[in-house]
Amino acid sequence: MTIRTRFAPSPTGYMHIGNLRTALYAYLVAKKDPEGVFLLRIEDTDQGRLVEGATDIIYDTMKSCGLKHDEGPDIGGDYGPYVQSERVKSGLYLDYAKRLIKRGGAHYCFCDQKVIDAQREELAGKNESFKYVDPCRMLSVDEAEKRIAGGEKFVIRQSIPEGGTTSFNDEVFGTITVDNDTLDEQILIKSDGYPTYNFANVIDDHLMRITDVVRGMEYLSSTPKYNLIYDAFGWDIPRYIHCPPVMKDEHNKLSKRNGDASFQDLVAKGYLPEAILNYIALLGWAPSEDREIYTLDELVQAFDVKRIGTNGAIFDPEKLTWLNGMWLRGMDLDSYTALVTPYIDQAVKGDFDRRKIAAIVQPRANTLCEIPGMLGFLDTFGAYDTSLYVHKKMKTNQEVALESLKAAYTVLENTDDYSEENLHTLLLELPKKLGKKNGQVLFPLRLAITGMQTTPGGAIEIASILGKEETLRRLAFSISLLEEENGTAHDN
RNA sequence: GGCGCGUUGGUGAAGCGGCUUAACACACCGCCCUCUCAAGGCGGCAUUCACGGGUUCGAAUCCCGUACGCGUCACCA
Repeated sequence: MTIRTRFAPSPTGYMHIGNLRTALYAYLVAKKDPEGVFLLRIEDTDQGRLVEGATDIIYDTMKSCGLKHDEGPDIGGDYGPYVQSERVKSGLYLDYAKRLIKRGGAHYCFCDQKVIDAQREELAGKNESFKYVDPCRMLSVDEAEKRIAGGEKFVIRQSIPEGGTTSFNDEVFGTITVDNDTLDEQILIKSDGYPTYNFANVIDDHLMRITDVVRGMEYLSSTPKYNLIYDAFGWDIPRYIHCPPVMKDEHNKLSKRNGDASFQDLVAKGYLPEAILNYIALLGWAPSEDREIYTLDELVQAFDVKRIGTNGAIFDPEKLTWLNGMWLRGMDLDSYTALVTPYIDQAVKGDFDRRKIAAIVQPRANTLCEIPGMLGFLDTFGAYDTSLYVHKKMKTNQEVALESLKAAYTVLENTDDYSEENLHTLLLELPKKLGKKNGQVLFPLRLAITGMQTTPGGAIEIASILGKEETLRRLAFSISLLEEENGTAHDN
């Protein structure tokens, strides 16, 4: 049978990481089957919680991640509409609820919410467990319908069998059994005529021929209730794949309320969608091979529901950062340059070769946003503390530096070819000639043309970026800086 | 409180009764490479799998209990 999965978010805000991971797993489960279908359904039955623009965020996020759905509100499909509020209009849920009543799986209820709430609170105060025993269950359908005809407000509640147990199998948690007595008679149709999530979900999953239900494990406890509904209708029960939560720390899930990063926040911070997806795939799932870098397509191949873990995984920004760096480093230089140029431009106004700049930055940047901060020295150069020339490991100090710089100046003045290759051959001859170590020449040179203790790239790469004129200008400045100090020292 | 689920290092995790004196990766710490910083290479980092019992010749792996954590018990999804 063709696998069909769905991602069914409610448009109540932004896309958080846990949500996105659920979408990813649902996608992977479907695409594992070459014929598999992954669909998007918008669950907006809570009219009070709708947030403007939230559906667009869902579309945008899925699109930038490459989680392409085969059916959905925007592209249609054979089982639409794919927005629940539109489905409500056809009266579909109410019809099914009535059918369920006929089959004994549900009943009308006229109880006052306030009365139930009061009861609940009272018992909560005594620390006793609450289970509402609905007197309306005893009402006959005829009687109930008469009251409805008389204009009375009503809801439809699920009827739970007395006694007995309900079991179900979950692909990741195994078989779970609960006593029916612990299940409450939840509302299926609200007094505004809308279905609750719990009901709409079952009806839609069935009508949309969903074979594998992928969702967060917070639904584990209500799954038996869903199965009772499936059974009452005589429908096939889907395969369940409940995923453990993505945590912020030991005790809290990632959530917007805590101000935790959303997918878009992470993108804004300079993470690649591919890397984010790759990382969250690894939160709660482990490949069978010893490997961590996966494209979406590779994940489809490698994914196996059996290897989803059972305990919540803490989101580790440090590891994401590392993984993002791996993705960045793995790119070919041309695509990398294209990607990174806007970030280079943030820090560099000068007319320097962006490709060369990209090349020195690529092995060093783990996120795009740290790039501008690395490049300030290209546009800015001025006086600096000459004590920077003292470097024990490089065996340099101001005097060694001055000697090296003067020699380097001559070499750099007498060539017009500032390609890295040429500078490399020329400048590496120098230490030999002077009887010095490479570091005694190149370290001071790098410092002399940047004025910075650390820079991405070395003297050769940077001189090549700066070009002849700017390199010589800075070098001359540094030489005079050192000479001046020497002079002062002698005067004393 | 009832019910359900979970517990391998700072983090993600492998492990499914003997091959484990517990893989791999992030982080951390060393060393190497090296013109700085990175990247890269190499090595170190849990005598131990929440705790207590039990089963077994043998347990991180199976069973029971305890503790702790999470989830759920909404006219939210």
